[in-house]
Amino acid sequence: MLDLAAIRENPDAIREGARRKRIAFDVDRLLALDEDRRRLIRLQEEARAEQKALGRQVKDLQGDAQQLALTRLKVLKDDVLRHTDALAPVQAEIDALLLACPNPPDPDVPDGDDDKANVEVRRHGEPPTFDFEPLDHVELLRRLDGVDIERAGRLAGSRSYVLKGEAAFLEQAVLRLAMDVIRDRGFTLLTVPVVVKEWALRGTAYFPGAEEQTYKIANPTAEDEDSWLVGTSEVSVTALHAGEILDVKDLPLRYAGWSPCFRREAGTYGKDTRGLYRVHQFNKVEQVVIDVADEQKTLDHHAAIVANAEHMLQLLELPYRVMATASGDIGRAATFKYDLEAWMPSRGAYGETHTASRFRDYQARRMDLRYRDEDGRVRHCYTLNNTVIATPRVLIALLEVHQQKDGSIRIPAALRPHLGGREVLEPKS
RNA sequence: GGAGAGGUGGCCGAGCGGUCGAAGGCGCGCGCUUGGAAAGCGCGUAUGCCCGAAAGGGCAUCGCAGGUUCAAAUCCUGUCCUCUCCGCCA
Repeated sequence: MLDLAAIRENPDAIREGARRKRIAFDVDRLLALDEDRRRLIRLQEEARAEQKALGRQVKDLQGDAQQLALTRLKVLKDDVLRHTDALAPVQAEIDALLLACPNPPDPDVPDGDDDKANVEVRRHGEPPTFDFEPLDHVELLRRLDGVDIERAGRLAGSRSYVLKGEAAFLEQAVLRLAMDVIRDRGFTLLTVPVVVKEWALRGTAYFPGAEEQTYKIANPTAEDEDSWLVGTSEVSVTALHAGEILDVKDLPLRYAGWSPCFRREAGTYGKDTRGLYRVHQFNKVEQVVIDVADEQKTLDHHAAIVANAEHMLQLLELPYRVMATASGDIGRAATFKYDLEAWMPSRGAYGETHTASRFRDYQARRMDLRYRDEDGRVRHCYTLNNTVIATPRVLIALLEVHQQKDGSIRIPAALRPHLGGREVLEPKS
């Protein structure tokens, strides 16, 4: 969400931002509603001010004078009511528009319609060449006796999986390594709720928009808010301090959330159906930074969380590239987004494993996340986030890149301490 | 799941339906005092919105949402949350 007063002062920036993001947004409608809103507020407040002032006198008045006052007060009551009623739909539409209003992309966001316009920023490592016919991760896992997709499908439907034996330990090792790495980088690990109230999803700007991608937990008794399963712990972690006014001395907050993540993947039928690339439930360690509203600091944080993610991929000895997401692909909320993509031999391509976004105060405004600066001024925080590691998707790259001719998997050195020192996972068949 | 108690400012804690954004205390900030500190004294100390160049003025907010009333922190209803006891349980 953006500051309505700022939109009022510079509507062209919003128009241009929406245009670049290929998101239709009617700024003029919003401005017209804003005029209406302020007019009605003025009328309502004037009536209420008179009502309060006269009301205070009424008990000291006698007889006709009191009757006269009471008559006037009834009129004022109706006036207030009338203006309040008139204001409600105006405010409601403003609120809806503000939630939909796209955050203008930063100038360095590459212009383009979709992910085909994403721009490679840098590349690390070389995709491996094999002197044998490489297998894909599903086949590799089968040989390790490390996966059961058939029974998982029967149990939980498509896009489900069971990791088994050493493969399950491998997943845990990767997650544990990520937690260790991110702790070393000064982040505080949080295990957070994955069942959250709707406002947290609205606050992080997933809603409105991502409802169809999100599992809903209907509440059969209460009328107000259903709960939802988060698609990332970013939601829980970023919303943790919602509604608070933080002390600038406590900033920046560097959190790493670990959680399972749940995504319905509606509308992706037939896409990435094989293997562990696109699944309904996965595990992720996510880094979130909450800091003051300072452009340079947020750029520095962004560089740092990208570096953290790159460090992870390097520890896993995976070739990857960093992509700057095009304006039409970046989404409504972020002002800038990098995708990190690891090489996945079976795809013959890089596949997305990390997304590093910065939002300025877009999320913070939505969830009323603020801080008091050195001068005592209250301002909205700037937020950012990035993956540290997400499994099982990264296992695709890990297994396929490090496979050996006999179907065994070489374990990168950084993982070995979390796998009892093992250097290789041997196939069972 | 059953029974009960409670939700007021950064914290504790008052609050006859009107003059209550809210006593008092603590904490915090500034000043006085002091060789320095403590104590003491004085002043200040919520957020949002509207009008205004500003100074300043106004409106709202006492978990949340409704209702009664000219007027609600105060009365009524619902709801959420917290706590205590019983039961059940990973």
